[in-house]
Amino acid sequence: MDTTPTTCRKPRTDAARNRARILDTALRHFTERGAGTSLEAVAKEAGVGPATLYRHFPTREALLAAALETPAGELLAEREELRAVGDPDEGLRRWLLALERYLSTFTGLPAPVLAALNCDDSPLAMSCQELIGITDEFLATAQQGGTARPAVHGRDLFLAALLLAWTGGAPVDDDALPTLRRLMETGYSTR
Amino acid sequence: MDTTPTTCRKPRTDAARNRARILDTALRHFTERGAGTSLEAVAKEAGVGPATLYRHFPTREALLAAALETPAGELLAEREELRAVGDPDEGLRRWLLALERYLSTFTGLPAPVLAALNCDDSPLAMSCQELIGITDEFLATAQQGGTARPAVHGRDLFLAALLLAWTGGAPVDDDALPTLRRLMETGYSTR
DNA sequence: ACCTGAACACCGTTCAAGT
DNA sequence: ACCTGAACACCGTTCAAGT
Repeated sequence: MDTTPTTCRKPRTDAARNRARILDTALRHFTERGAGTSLEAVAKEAGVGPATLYRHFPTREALLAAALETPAGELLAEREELRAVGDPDEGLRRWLLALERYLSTFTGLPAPVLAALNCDDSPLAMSCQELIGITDEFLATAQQGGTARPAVHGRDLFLAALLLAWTGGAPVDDDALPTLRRLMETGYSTR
Repeated sequence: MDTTPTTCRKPRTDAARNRARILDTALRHFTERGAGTSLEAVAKEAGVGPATLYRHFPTREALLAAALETPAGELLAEREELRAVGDPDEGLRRWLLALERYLSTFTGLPAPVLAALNCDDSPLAMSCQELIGITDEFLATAQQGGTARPAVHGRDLFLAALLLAWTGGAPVDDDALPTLRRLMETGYSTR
């Protein structure tokens, strides 16, 4: 896990500072202008050359994954809370809501997440697999409790959350979305 | 409907030829490289300057809408066929499949369609409203037949088809998609 | 009325040169 | 080892000049 280079000398401090600055600026730009925002503008505002940004984050997805670390931590914290929920159906439902909210952290995030879903080398893919695994856990509990259909997989529900996040990014501003959400919920529920 | 300019003289023939060439090239590029393909490349291969392309199709969406005319015609033809289907549930289901296929005409088409869904001035929006209306008709028949829940709207099912087309564009290559489809179908069905 | 090609502004990415 | 700024290739969009 420790990717520290061979020798550690003075220059590492400004490298770390640059990395932090890039990450800070990127988080703000992603939040304000979406996941597709100009990386050149991020570098400029962070006060570094474009090549420096590329050195630290070789792809846009790497930068996205790094910027998502804090929200991901919050999501995992919420997962811990939800493990204590007694009703398995409520636990699953609230987990799916939290998942949808996480996938809505940046406008335009669902598209690269979908692309990463079948591309194992993407930095976003790892996080996807982890989240699908957690969804499987909540789902299994609900299935044991008899409130979720046996044939459904965690991956399906992850995809459903991703779809809702996608439409939320360009909001369908009438009753379509709630109904669609109900369409999906009644799809996995046995109630 | 006839948008012919005030006076018609000789130059109109080469304008029409240019328009046809642009449209022909665009259809091929959209099909091969997706809805986000370079318009500059389209203009170049069509043998016109970029400004000529913009004169005929002021926005990318205008060009998309024009390129979709033939597939849209086929979809409307299929609608006519499906009106003759006796079982209302089968009619609705086959219409939704046809809709999903139409929305998958070009890779990356679902994104601009979603954007157009709430933006009345887009050339794609008009076609959306029409398709939602048709979906409402099939849905109403199924609801009268008792095979679809009363609270569902045509817009919901249009959105569901759009979502399936979106994920199909970057295929989720295992069982997730069929199950998600079933999630949605069981969402509207009363069976 | 229509077309053309140049021009402008922007972006992603890479590379030689510095420290 | 790391950073820098220039450079390259590309794209969308607009505009003055032609016919």
